[in-house]
Parts: sequence; structure tokens; C-alpha cells
Amino acid sequence: MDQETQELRKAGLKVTHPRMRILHLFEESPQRHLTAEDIYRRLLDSQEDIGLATVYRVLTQFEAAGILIKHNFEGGQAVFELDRGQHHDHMIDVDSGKVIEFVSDEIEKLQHEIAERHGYEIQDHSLVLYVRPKSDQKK
Amino acid sequence: MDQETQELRKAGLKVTHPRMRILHLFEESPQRHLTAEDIYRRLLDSQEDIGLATVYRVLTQFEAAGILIKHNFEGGQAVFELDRGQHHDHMIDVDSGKVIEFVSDEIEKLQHEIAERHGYEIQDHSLVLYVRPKSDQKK
DNA sequence: CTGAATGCAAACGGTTTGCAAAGCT
DNA sequence: AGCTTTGCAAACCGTTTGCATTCAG
Repeated sequence: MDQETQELRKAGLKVTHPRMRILHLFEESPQRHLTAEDIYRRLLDSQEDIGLATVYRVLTQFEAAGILIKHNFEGGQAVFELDRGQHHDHMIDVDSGKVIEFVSDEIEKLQHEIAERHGYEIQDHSLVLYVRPKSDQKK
Repeated sequence: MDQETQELRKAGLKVTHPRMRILHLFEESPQRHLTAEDIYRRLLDSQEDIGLATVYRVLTQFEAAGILIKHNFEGGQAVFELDRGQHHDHMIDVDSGKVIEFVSDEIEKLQHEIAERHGYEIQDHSLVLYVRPKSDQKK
């Protein structure tokens, strides 16, 4: 029994065709951050007959199961990525749409200090930098 | 000619009733962060006959004019606040929905360093901490 | 065999838009 | 007077849901 089957079992999810295909898509895609539409399109391209509603349902279940993380960046569509356990924040190249991941322990620490100073504890947080290639004049 | 009238003129916007009322709402409201619905409701409450579409249009124009800043926090609705010139980030109490503003020069600096290290410059950024009152056991 | 999962189409919620009427300057 | 702005209703777009059918265990 392969890796992906186990992952679904572990999450208490039946091993269905749509779930397998979608999980597989994330694991093989070089582009880590995908929208529901991205997934849907790719499934269509590979002749799969999986409805958009199912894609959304599976993504939601995967998020609940901790398999995926959902991000609400600017621009309507939610973006999903595999949860590889290692927390990171994101930088988005506003010209190309490329997503760059980064980690900053210092920022993490400062965030906690700030929350604490106000009598709170952090439940979750979202840090996104919208960036543009350093002004070597753009082509 | 009062303050608010000038503000609209300066932005190149005609001084219309809906624009005056909405600008006024922001300037007098103790709650700095308002959604389109919030505005619409308050206008209804004060017997104003201003359509929701107009509220959205005015908010959009105010944002373009630099009068308001728009935030896309979690939870569908966009939130607007007056741009008082002083940049700050936000903490949201997930229990009460309260929005707390904070400033951290260190975090700002680190963000720039990170972007730079990757060959980018920051165009914009969004940092939101979703917090919960420090675990004095919750009621 | 039986409850869970799927596809479809219709509903949803926040926001935007087309258009004719009303309002600024 | 003439172009802008408004209100209304309809469109929009991403996402969710109801329901009859199909499928995994």
C-alpha cells in the first residue's frame, strides 16, 4: 500500500479516486501553491471527470485533516499547499505571481512578544510581502 | 468650507451627499475599522437613503484617493480605515473580533532585509496576528 | 449491502456593473 | 447645460449546498 493511500487512511478518509488524484497532484507539482481552479483544470487536462464542487470538498477535508494549508492571499482565490510541517511565511512577486517562501525566527519571536505585551497569545498569523524585483529597471 | 469638504476637493472628488456622510462616519466613529455593510447599516439607521452599491463605489474611490486603506482580513468582508499616514499592522482578537493596531520597527526592518536578500523590494505587505486573550482560562 | 462520497445544478455572500434618473458646478 | 454620481436590479465570481446517483469497505 503506497504512501498516499496511507496518508488518506491516517486522516480517516476513504481512499477515493478524486482524493487520490488531488493529493497526488500536490505531491508531484513543482508549483507548490495551487488554487481550486488550478487543480480542477489539471484534472480536466488529464481527462479526469471530477467536479469543481468535489475539488472544493476534498481541499476542505484535506485542510481539516492537516494535509493542506489554506492561504487567503490578495485576489479572491484561496491558495493551498501541502503542510510539510515547517512553518513559513510568503513573499509574492506581484509582477509574475510567483510565491517565495521564507522563514524568520526573529520575526516570529517579535510577533509573540508583541502579542504578549498586549495580553494576548497568538492563535495564528499571516505575513505576506508583496514584492517586485529589485529595481534593476524592469524589462 | 469645512475640513471634510476640503478633503474631498483635494482628492478631486465632487462633494456629494453620500461621500460627505461616509467620510464623516469614519471620522467620528470610535470603531476605526468598518466594513461596507457597517457603513450601509449606519446610514440606514440615520435615515439616509444611500444604496449599498454607492457605499462600495465611494469606498473604492476613497481608497484610490488615499483617504482610506482597505484590508482583507479573514472572513470575507473587506475592512476599511482612515489612512492617518502612520503605517501599522493589526492584531485581531478572534473571540471578540476586536482589532488592535500595533507598530514594530524591528519587524519592518527585518521584512525589508528579507526581501532584499532575495533580490526584491517590498511593494506592500500584510501582517495580521489572530490572537486570543492570554490563557487566563477563558470563561 | 450501507453509509460515505460524488456530480450536477442551484444557491450563496460579498462585490461590481449597466442603466436611467438625479445632482454638482 | 453637461458630465458626474446615484439607486436599483441584475450580473459576477469564488465557494458552498441539496439531492439523486455511485462507490468504497
